[in-house]
Amino acid sequence: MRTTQMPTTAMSIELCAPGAYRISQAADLTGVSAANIRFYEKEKLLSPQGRSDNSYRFYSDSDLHQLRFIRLCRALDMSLDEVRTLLGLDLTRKADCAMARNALDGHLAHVRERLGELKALEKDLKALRLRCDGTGDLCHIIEALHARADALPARSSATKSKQAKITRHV
Amino acid sequence: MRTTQMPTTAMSIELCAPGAYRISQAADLTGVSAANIRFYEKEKLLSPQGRSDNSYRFYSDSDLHQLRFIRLCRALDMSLDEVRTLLGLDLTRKADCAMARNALDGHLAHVRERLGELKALEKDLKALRLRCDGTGDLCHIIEALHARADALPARSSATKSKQAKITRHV
DNA sequence: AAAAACCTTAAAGTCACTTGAGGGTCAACC
DNA sequence: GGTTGACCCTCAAGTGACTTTAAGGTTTTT
Repeated sequence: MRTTQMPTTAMSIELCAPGAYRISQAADLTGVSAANIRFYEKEKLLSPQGRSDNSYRFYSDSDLHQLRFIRLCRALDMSLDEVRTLLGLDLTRKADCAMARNALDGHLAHVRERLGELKALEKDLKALRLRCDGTGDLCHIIEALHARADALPARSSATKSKQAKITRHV
Repeated sequence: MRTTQMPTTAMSIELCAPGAYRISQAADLTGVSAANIRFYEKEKLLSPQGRSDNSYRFYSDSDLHQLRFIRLCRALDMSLDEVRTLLGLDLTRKADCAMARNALDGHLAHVRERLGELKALEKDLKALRLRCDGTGDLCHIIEALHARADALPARSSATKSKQAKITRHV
């Protein structure tokens, strides 16, 4: 049921050449959804090798590689801007290597900061959860939540860093 | 320079009563920005005690408490929907207590899942970073990124769970 | 009288996508 | 030849939790 639609007519013979995939095949082969691939094109992160007569996009093997590269970077939680930067780097240029190291260092710092926050958060939630087993007259969770709200400092102690934004699964 | 604008005319005497704060004061006292307070109002998470003649919002002490409560829940990384639920709970009702415990359990699971992902991520990034010190001919970071992109499985092994969404600082 | 410091609303922007509407293309079956 | 169904297209809007901007009103200070 997936092998229907394999074009066989003369018009589309070029589409059967090795390294010419249409969007749903590219999606299957890279794990990036078709809609997302179109989105990346709009964002200028990759452009398909070309279009066939019927205006269907088609993708080369190196397009697939680039999609996987993007997906990996996103899995490493980089922003599309960071990915754009990385995509433009040449691994034989010293300056580009320095940029890559910088990008990674910054990114690592950002991940570690968020990791610290999440650890504190888990501890907090666990403590809160342990306060209540449902047997008492009052719910100690709700109670504690209200009590703690009143004890909150007006401002957080941490200086306002750029917003943490970590959202993607692999 | 912050105590300017304290209303003193007869018209606004009620605004000077204890427990009547205008929006920027509420913001200062709770750590929630004025724009964000308006946003919460639009989202029906709280409505100000009232408006004065000039249509300025004003807030009671219990409004401030509610704002702090919302902020705490957000700091614990709950969605506004979860907060809405929690705000409606009565700590003397058994059923409500069960809901609070459920909400917390679900939330804790979600945080732990994300924590695991982030730890793996940090390890990955660290390993990648160690591959390159900028002295070689080729950038081993960029190189490794490309090599790893090609080795990516088309689909992730984990079953698609609801999207992790952890974004806020306290 | 003018400037500064507040307040108001409504709308648009952010990020990385996803979803939906409305329609075109292509191969296979009856 | 008509229909079904799996693909493909574009463009627009929706998501969450905000922030920012535009355009203006009010109050206090200089």
